[in-house]
Amino acid sequence: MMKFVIFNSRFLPHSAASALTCCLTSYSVITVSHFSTNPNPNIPFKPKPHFPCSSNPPHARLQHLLLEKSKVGFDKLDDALQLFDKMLLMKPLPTVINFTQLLTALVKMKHYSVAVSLFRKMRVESIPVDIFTITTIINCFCHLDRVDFAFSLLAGIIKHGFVPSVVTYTTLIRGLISLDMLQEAQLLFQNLIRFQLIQPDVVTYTIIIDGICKRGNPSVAVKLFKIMEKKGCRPNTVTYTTIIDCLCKHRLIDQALGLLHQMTRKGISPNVMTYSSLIQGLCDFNRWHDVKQLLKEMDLRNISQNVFTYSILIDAYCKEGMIEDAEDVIELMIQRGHYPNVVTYNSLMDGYCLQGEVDKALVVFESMTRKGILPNTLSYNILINGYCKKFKVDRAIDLFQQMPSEGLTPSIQTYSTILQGFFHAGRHVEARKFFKEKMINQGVELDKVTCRILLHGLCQNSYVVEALSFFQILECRGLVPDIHVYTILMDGLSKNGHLENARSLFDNLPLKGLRPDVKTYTMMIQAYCHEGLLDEANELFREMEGNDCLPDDVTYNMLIRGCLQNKNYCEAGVLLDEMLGHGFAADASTASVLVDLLDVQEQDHALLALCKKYLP
DNA sequence: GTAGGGTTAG
Repeated sequence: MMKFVIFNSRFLPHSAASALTCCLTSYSVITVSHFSTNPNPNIPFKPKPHFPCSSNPPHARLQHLLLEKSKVGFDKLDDALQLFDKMLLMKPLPTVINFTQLLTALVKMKHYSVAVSLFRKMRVESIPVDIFTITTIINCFCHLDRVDFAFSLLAGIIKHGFVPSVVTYTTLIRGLISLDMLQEAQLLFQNLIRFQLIQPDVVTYTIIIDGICKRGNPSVAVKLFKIMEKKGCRPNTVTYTTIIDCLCKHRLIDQALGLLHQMTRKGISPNVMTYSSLIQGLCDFNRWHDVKQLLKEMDLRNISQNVFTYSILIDAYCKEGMIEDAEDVIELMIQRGHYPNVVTYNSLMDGYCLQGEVDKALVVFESMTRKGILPNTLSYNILINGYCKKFKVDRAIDLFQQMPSEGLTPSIQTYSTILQGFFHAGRHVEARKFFKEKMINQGVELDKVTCRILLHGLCQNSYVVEALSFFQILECRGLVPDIHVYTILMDGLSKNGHLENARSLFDNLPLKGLRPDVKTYTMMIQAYCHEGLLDEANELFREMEGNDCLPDDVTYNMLIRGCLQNKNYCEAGVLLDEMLGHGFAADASTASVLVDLLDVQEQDHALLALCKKYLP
């Protein structure tokens, strides 16, 4: 539980105290007379000093240097630290602006905790700070996920008479949101307005809109977007891009395109990020014509595509098997001075493998290495997967063994792919050997996918006892098997004559905190039908709805075939009607069961009626 | 001349 250290409110202006306390009442409140982030609470904050003479050559040089570094950061952390020490010794002392610029440079370098410790040093040395310095440090605490320290610092400075700005509060709002405390952030936002502490600006609104978007709530985000406009706060490119990206991710691509037109009408220019989000959204729907349209529009507006834009296109084309289009994009990007990287080539290799053309993928791999672009683990995984799918597990193993010499460590996906490859090729003895020698003995950490692959492979090859004992090892190791893993195991048990074990695992699912899903139910129904236990199958089927789990077309077909094979034609008829009522159709294998039954010339009227009704 | 925000890809 995070604790917010709240201040002794009698030191605070009333409105500030109310706003902040309102925001944080749901958290443990500790009232303190000083704040924990201040290493020496008795040091008063000094007022802002007069500017020293900047015509002093060392000071002028310092100002020039810091102006640049605060924008791009230092090349090395040590350079920043050395400069800081030098600044402490300068006479007269550099300005608060110079110190803040140095801290900002550290933020640019993401050295947040270093910035905090330099700030502490400044406090110990009684170097004056201002609200800009403090906001920078509050931002650092937020990036370090220590919003509690950030609030504590805020309380301390208010106590000392500093007035936090809209930037200070906006920083805190972002900090709360990044800790997934959206509600608290919104409460703070509302209270800041209510107590008139700040007038939220476009950044404040955009941060909250982004928080709402990341919670997956585009309609609420759009609502706030409209509210900000109504309150006279004009959205800018970032605000529009945030909303457009969110709409695209939620497949509301036409609404997103509408906003693109709206922003251009209002004279707010979209940029490469805005267009990239939209292009990604359009690619997800294979709207290639619209994609080309947007690319043209970018050219017309002189917005140049970047490596990300090209990667989105290449990946989308490859996934759809449009490899020639992907190759065209690569050619175009090279023409425009952007060079394909390992991500680009991996997309292309994956595209070829999806087409079953692993040899062409290998050509890409080789040309990439010739160009001096180093393959990464994913490059190998793509090729290994390509070969496994083609039953060429030995080629996959060659690549696997080649990885360490390239300085690459196989990932759990690499292992899983090979394991599945062995099983897929019917080489289950080698699969088990690979698992034992290369994975267990080497201490490779397993994930759920590996467990599924192994259990499925073992069960399919009748190693049920081995599967069961592996399953128990998993539980002992504290790896919590999910419902998919259970379903695979229960399926294996029932198909290998251990229906009772499967049933007892199934009955104990609630004890493990697991709920059967459609696949679990369907599998059990199939198992019961196979054993001729139609009553049990039916009972389970009726139980599904009560458990908030609706049968799908597979479930229906499974049970209908069970009824047919057990000569319960009336029940089959009822279920068929019910299934059609739900908009599902009888599948090929149900139809073929009906045909088979007719072939043996069953003289059952109910069956004949069924066939007449459901067979063409 | 100092502080806060939006794809970071497979």
